[in-house]
Amino acid sequence: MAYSAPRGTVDILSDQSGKWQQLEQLLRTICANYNVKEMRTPIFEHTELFTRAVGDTTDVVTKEMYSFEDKKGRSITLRPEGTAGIARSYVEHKLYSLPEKLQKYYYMGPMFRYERPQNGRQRQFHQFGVEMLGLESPYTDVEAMVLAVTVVEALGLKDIKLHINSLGDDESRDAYRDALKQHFQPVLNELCYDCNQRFEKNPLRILDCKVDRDHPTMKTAPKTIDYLSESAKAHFDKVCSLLDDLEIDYVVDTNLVRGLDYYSHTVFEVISDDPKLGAGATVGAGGRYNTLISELGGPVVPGVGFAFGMERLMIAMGDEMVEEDGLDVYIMPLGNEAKDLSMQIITMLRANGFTCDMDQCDRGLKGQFKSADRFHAHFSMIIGEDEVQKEVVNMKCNHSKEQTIVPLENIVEFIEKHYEGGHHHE
RNA sequence: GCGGUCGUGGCGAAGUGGUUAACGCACCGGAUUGUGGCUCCGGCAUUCGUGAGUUCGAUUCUCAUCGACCGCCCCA
Repeated sequence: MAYSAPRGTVDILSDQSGKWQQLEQLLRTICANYNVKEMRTPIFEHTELFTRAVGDTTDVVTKEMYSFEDKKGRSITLRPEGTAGIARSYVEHKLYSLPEKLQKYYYMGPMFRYERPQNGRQRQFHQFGVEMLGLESPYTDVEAMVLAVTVVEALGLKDIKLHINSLGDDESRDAYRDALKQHFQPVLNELCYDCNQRFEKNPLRILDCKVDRDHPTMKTAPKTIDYLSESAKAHFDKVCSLLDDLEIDYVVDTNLVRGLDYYSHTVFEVISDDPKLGAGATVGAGGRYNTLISELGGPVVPGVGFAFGMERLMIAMGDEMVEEDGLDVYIMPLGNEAKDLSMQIITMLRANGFTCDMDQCDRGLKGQFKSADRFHAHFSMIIGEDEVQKEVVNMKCNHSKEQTIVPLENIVEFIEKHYEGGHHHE
């Protein structure tokens, strides 16, 4: 009976972890570049936080959360997204009273949703997200979007599109929602089962339907931007003109709506047509949320943010960027005395900051050389009976194939001297 | 949650109701008492995702279960 990882979870093995670190490092660098600071919040929160923040009619909350009671009977949920935790923390620590009115945070880490696994969709997955809290300015919306675009560009992702839309403020949303219901009411019986459900629950999502995509009423449906209030319209226009000024490519997608309840005004998606993901795959998405903080018990503080699915980024990245550093030295002992000596030497070398390893498998030289190649070792250090006897080692440079007999006390000096040419990376 | 395809060594991949489950890659050993390539030789699945059933006999047929992938739903 062998165990396997639970459905929808994966092990990130060491041959992939380098690529993950590369992605993480890139994201951290970009955030530093934008003066966005990291925030780390718990992986589980009170269930209540998500039902309030994400919306108690959303699919994420109603059927995808990993919720359980802890030993004290509290309802706890593994976070299905990152915004709620950041918002909670912002309120809890009264970060709105910091001298900088605009607080910019990023996070990355595992999220949990009980869904049917597919390529680029797991039950435990990772998101990188950014939240900018404190201002209602369209400049902030655009800063967030530019950061998102910077990410995909830095990763070298091709066939990327930025879709944007505005849902408007609460009044705009309500007016629009009513207009949509009026529009679809007469043709409800021609729409699919899901759309009939959506009609009651979340009419906005009808616009997203793949089944009824070609229904004539889709084209004639009212558009959110036609229902924007004066100020909401001005906000959206400013967002667009700022994007134009920065020469950021985008398309206004009037059917773009988001599934989480907290969004208002600007919403956007970064969509990839990379065949590895399947055409039209969303790799990142976000938008403005002006009522979330107050709904969580804080003051009225607006915010805007987005999240990327890191697994999806990884898939779109491909494998070409992975390269790993080799060892400085691979020690190849022949016999037990040589192994004892190798243990001494390798500990000494490591203490001196060299990356190295030694063979512990008691293999012949041939096999040990193969390992040295696999580890991309700069030097092979051969230690046999002769060397032990004479208190020397045989240093073979794996690039030049040149071999040098080096006394034990001169090993560090020898390596350093050899590296003076500039091979060493530290 | 619904529909579909599929699970054979570390990986890729044949195969059949009957005795030792091809082959390729990788790995290990030898030819080469201590030098990486090539070549040759040898080794490497008490077992065909798991469990049950049919059968004299199941990796093969049936059912269940678990998992992967694809479409839908939803989402990052």
